[in-house]
Amino acid sequence: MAPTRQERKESLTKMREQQILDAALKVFSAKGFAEATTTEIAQEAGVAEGTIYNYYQSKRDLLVSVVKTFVITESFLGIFENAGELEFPALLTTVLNNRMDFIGESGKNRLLLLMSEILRDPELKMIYDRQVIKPIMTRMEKYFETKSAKGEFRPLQTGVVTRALGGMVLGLLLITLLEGESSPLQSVPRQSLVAEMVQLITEGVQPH
Amino acid sequence: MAPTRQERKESLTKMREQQILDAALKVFSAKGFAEATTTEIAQEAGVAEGTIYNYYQSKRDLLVSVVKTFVITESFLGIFENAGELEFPALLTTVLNNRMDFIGESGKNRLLLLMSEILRDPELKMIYDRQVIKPIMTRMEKYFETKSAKGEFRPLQTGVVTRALGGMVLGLLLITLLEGESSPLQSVPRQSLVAEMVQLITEGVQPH
Amino acid sequence: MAPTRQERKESLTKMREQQILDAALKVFSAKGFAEATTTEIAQEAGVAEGTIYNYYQSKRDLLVSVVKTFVITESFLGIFENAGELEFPALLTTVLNNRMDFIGESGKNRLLLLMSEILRDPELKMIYDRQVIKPIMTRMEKYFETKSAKGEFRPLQTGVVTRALGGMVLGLLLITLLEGESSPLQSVPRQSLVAEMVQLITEGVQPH
Amino acid sequence: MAPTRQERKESLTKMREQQILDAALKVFSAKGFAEATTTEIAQEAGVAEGTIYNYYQSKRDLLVSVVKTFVITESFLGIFENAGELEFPALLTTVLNNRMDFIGESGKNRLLLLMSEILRDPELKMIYDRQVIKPIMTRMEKYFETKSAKGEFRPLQTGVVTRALGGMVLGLLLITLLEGESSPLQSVPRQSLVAEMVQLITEGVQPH
DNA sequence: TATGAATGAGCATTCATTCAT
DNA sequence: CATGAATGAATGCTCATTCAT
Repeated sequence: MAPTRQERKESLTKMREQQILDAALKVFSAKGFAEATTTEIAQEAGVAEGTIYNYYQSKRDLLVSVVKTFVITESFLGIFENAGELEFPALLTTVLNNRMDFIGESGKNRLLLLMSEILRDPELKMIYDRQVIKPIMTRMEKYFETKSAKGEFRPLQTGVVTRALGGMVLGLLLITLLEGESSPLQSVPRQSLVAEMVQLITEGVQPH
Repeated sequence: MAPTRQERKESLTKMREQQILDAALKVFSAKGFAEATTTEIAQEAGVAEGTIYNYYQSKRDLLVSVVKTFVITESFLGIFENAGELEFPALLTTVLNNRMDFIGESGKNRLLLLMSEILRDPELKMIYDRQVIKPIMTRMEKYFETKSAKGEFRPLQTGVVTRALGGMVLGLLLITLLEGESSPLQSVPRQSLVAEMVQLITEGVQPH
Repeated sequence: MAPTRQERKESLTKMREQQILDAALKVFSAKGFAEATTTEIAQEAGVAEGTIYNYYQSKRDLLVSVVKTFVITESFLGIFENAGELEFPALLTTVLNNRMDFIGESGKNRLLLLMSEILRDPELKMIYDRQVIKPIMTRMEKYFETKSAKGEFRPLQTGVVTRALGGMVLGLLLITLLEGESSPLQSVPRQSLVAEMVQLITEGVQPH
Repeated sequence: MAPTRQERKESLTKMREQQILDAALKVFSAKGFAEATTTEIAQEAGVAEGTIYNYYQSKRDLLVSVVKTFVITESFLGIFENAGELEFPALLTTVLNNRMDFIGESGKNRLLLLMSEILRDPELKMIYDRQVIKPIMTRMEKYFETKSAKGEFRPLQTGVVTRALGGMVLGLLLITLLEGESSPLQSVPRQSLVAEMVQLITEGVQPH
């Protein structure tokens, strides 16, 4: 059935809301919250400045909404659903590649720049924790516990290990960004990088 | 000998400069660069707003100066100088404790909040890279190469491993901050946390 | 036909722009550029301070715009178009009266006060030269050349004479302003003043 | 007799006062009153900023003092003392040359830039009128009256003529400054310029 | 609902003036 | 008297938010 006028209108409205949100993400990421202007967001979204306020109460509200949409992609969490079927190194390789693709695709420092706003604000922190951190950590902890129980891993403090490993990915990214062009990692092929990390996590640094 | 009038004056001047720098660090950390106001920095420093401009050219210059003083503490780099005498686990334990003390003592998220400004600004990035990241990474890489060569470590891509390990510490901190009160790490004693990380880095997750 | 909504809006906008320009002229004239404040200009224009910046990029831009609108009135240049038909003394009388009316009507010292800003600033100087000085001088020179060629004037260095005569009007005004109330010219009727100047320019000071 | 300590001190003091005044004239001329800073004046004078306030009550007071020193040079007024002995054209030539030297030597626009400050301020206007304008005008009027009475000039409204001629010199200068490099007067030799003006004033523009 | 001009509070910065040494 | 650091009022300008159309 063809959409009614009512429906078409609603879908237009939804679209406009999304446009604004996308624009806000882009601008906040590039400049940070304080240095972003509503003027620029409006331009980026292709709407008038006033229109933003028909959808969002304030610039701050827009930021909160942006963070709220930062849900972990289903595809990522899905990896863990079928995790039992894969060997750990294979899984880890998949996860690391997935994360690096994610960072790559959505703009190198988008995530990290938003992070600074999040760290500064208790409300945002809570939202982000609930929507991103907790789901991932829970999934990972469960995975490690199972593996540990089966004897495929040595006994682990899963709380610590998950955060250490999650942190490793995040921190590696940060350091790379800080080093910029001069980072020696720039010349390491992705495959080689991932392989080394997998080995580090699996075996540590000690000799066989 | 008693300080001359000249000397006393100079020391007063130095003190005032330091006061302003300290105040700036505090306020920038709490609010971020853009949302920090010179009024607040002046109040925090206990001087008039105009006085700031007798010492620093601009608010931006103040930020640069703050970042410049973020040199890695000598004590930290010193650890690596005498590194040969310690077993790796003992060294690692020392390093981790040192880092956590550092974070603890200098204000929980001070470092991380400044980092967001640093990431956004090429000039600051360069300064921070040169003064903090590079020295640490160089020291660590040399250490790992030596160990590897002696056969105490398996063959490593030291560039990757150092950044992964450095990143782990940084990222762990980030995640903890994001989780806040609700983090399970809150209830893990420092000693236990460090021990687990040491083991993870040494042996990885695989069973013996 | 009645003006469309669009047109009405545009005319309102034009009006506001003009209001601001008028206010700026007034305030700049009274206080000079540096001592004029945007606050005062806004008040004078009856708009908010921010509104100024919807129309002009900066206070400086406002000054430039003010100077740009100082085009010589058409009526003045028109005098020279039909100059051939008048005897020189009659023409001169017309010109002098026109200039004195102009000064009188547009605020006594407006022109002169702006001139100080103009003299100080190369860009403004160029604008004013191109829009006011050059057109007048060109017209006058052409006029004198023609008259000279016809033998109605003695042979003249027209470049010098035009500027000397233009300068006479300007300088007379300046001196009068400096002398203020105490000037003996205050008690000379306009007609008499103009007549004397005409005779001076025509015959000089020598006896017949 | 050698100067006493007392005297030497006083002369030093006088010198310093003069230094400050000279510096102020220079800076005010170059930038205008409002845009000149006490810092710059102090630097120019080679004293500390605070020292200025030991000699002058305020920046404004400094401006007043600067204007007060703008007395007409004796040499100029002296010209008129012995005026009787010279033919008018010779005298006029002397005066014009003197004025143009004066302008040339003391910096092209020094006088004119100060004039804008003077025009804006009643107190300064009065001072300048009394010290510069009035003496010149009085002298000139007396001269013209005498000449007129003797029949060497036609009957003149001396008040008007003196101001018209004084204004001519001033205005010519102004126009030249406004035209800058592009002025045709740039290529007219001084002698020729003066000669033309003398003839204009003496005979006017009419043919013999 | 969409628009965009108007608003005015808020900020970084300047600079004349003061005053302790 | 000389100094120059400290002061803080004043200013140009920005930008989130409102609201008449």
